[in-house]
Amino acid sequence: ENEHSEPCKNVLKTPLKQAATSQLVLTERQPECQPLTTPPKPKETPPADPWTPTSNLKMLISAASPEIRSREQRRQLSDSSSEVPQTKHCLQEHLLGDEYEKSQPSRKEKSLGLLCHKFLARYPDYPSPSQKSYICLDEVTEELHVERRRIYDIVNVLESLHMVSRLARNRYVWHGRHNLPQTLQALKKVGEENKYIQQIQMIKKREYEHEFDPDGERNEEMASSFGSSEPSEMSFVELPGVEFRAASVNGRKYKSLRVMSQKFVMLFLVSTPQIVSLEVAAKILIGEDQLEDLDKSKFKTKIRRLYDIANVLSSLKLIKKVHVTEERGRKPAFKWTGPEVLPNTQDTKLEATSTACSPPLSESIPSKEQCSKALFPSKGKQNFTRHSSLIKLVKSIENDRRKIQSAPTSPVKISASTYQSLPVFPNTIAPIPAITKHQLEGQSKTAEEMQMKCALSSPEAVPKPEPSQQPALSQPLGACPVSHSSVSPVILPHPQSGVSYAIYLHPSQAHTVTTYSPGFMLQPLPCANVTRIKSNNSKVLNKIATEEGDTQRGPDEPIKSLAAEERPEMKSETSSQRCLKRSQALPENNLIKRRKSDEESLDTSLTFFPSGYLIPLTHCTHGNKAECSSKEKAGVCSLQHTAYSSPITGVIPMPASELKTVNIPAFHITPLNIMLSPNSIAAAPVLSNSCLNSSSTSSAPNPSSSALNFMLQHIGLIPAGVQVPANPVLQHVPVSSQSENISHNSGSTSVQEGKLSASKEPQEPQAVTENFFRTPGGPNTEPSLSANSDGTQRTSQGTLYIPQRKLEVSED
DNA sequence: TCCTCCCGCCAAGCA
DNA sequence: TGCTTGGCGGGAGGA
Repeated sequence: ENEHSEPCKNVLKTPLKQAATSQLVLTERQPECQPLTTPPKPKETPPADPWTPTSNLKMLISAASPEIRSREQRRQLSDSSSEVPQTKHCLQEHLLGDEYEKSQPSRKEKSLGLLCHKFLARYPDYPSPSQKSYICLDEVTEELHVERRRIYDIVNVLESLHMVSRLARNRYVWHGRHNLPQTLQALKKVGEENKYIQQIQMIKKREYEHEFDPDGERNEEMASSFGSSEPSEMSFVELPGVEFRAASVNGRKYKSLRVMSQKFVMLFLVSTPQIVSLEVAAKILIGEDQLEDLDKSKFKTKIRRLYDIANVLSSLKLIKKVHVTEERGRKPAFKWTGPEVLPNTQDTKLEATSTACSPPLSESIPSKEQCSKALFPSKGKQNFTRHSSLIKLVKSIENDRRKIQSAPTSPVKISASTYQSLPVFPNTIAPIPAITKHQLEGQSKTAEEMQMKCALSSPEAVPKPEPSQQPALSQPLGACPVSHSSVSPVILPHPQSGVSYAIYLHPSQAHTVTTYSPGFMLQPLPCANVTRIKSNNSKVLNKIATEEGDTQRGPDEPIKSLAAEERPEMKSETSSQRCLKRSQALPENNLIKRRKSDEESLDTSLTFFPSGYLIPLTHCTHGNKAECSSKEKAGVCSLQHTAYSSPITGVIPMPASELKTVNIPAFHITPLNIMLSPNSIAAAPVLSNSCLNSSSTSSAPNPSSSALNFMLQHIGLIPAGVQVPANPVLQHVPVSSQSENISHNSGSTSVQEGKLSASKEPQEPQAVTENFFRTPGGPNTEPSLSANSDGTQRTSQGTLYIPQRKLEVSED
């Protein structure tokens, strides 16, 4: 290492101040690093060879996309900045003593956060799945002029989010944010299982009872409380297909930065509001690690590591620094500003695995068995241990899947427009769910593609043969009072035909009570047993907190995030453009929101109602190699694919009166909802959205418009991605920061944004567009939320910002 | 003075 | 055995 770092050291001490070129530095890019290609050698491959097919394509794309153009411009800047090292060297030779000292970059300029920005700037947020971007640590360290050690810090955190994965020594694959939604969802799930909420609350409570002192008594308390959740050793939450190779070979990695990073993120995801103080985080992490060693030094070390992680997460705009002011003073904390995460949809459950106790998933697509292994590792203490009931669910799901697969029905396609239009006309026309063989088959052109799909388990990661259709899934939803929010699909096995149906029930015809538990597999359940598990409140609040995020970095921040700059410029778009784009876009966070909204809709002892439609659920294809695990296929894959389908096919209109005759038992919604078409999941938010639009708990949908759109799309008079908006004006609501109290025991808590977040910027459309895809495959490949700049309420993609009790947030 | 977190030692473990 | 990885904590810069 010393030998290795020595050259870096020299570079670091070069006289040329990075400060003077901070902007350049920020925009520095791997010269050869064309987002979608594996960079050969920097100097061998000019950044943009106009005569290669790729560059031609890029030119075209660039011409069509301002965002791409700006990226190219930045790249050019970076090219020029690549000469800096040489210059530095020369200067170094001519500077001595103080001069040299002064010329050195300041501490800030060498921060991990800045470095991370530079690192992230090298790669696209959403690389094309077909072309992997590889990361060579040697190149990175050389080009960024940093010690390798620092890169490890960044990579580890990125790996924890599955934004990169280790290929081999010194080599990583860049996934970008494709996996982020799934990862976050999985993390949230695990976080919930680990009962972090309780731990946080307990710690906070204790803080108010007495000052923290790491003595035995306290440890005992901690131990007892933590023990209840069996925190045990660290484990790494993995997504199938995104292997964590390092984990299998290095035990110490289980208490590594990446695991810490995951747990840190979990804390945000389960918290309400999504603000976590370093102190609490450290305590929890230590508590999990070694309760007996809850000493000052360990605490300090943990804090250090958390700062490291936080810097990276901040660069990713997943969190931002704030200060929580309580009775005992101001404490550093971080607020989640990443995408909202809907908890516990089935696919996530199945995707989340822990390599800590199971071998890394093999190269091939994870099978059901693999998932089961991952989910139910033999290892005793395991964070991701699940109840045996889940095993049953797996089997149940498998059975269900078989049923579906045997269904003769032709594929059903649901277009983006389906979701798009739905939010506008909620209660009248239910979204059409579909798990279609056609979709799966049609899109699994190659084994690799399929592998990608299954492996990544990411909507965004879906092979994009039809990138333009990708987006539609996002149908967020918002903090809509659950009471009226949902149209929930119910799976009706149809023995005679062999086809299962999903029914979207209309709230007005409620006759079934359901229970929520993560996931959406529907199982008959006696009403008497129905219980409600979660509170919506927190979810709503979480959403609000999240919405604010993502683009919080202040405009004056020295390091204007490249990512932010690269965001598609939606601000000037017309409503119709937004509308269209929305229909084509699938922002990761929206997916999450959608899921969340779905959950929310289910989260309230909600009721299913006949909606007038029976939707046949068609096959979920098994593709030999391309075959996903049952869960993934049904849950994940279908989720990915259905977004591309046409909304009409396979829908069997049925009068509500007929539906009433259907024997629909109460449904218990259980985790691992393989059976449920992801499309159907998208349905819930739709209604929610409508509610949002109406800005009232009693939504006033526009049935006629809804029907009109439905018909128009159905008969092809309007494109799938377009609709005749009943309420085309997307409004924007300035998010009023976090609402709600920090904790039950901290009535006077306030939050101040810290320096990491620089300044708090007004709610910009950018905040909404941040997650756009930027794949050059076309505009449609970049999911987007419509950027609303006007109103007080934003319903774009079904997302709603509902200002609630305002949490005191101020600049640091 | 305290907060942040850079820096690099050094050990684990891989190739 | 050399190299990669990364845990760890001293201590310095900055607020």
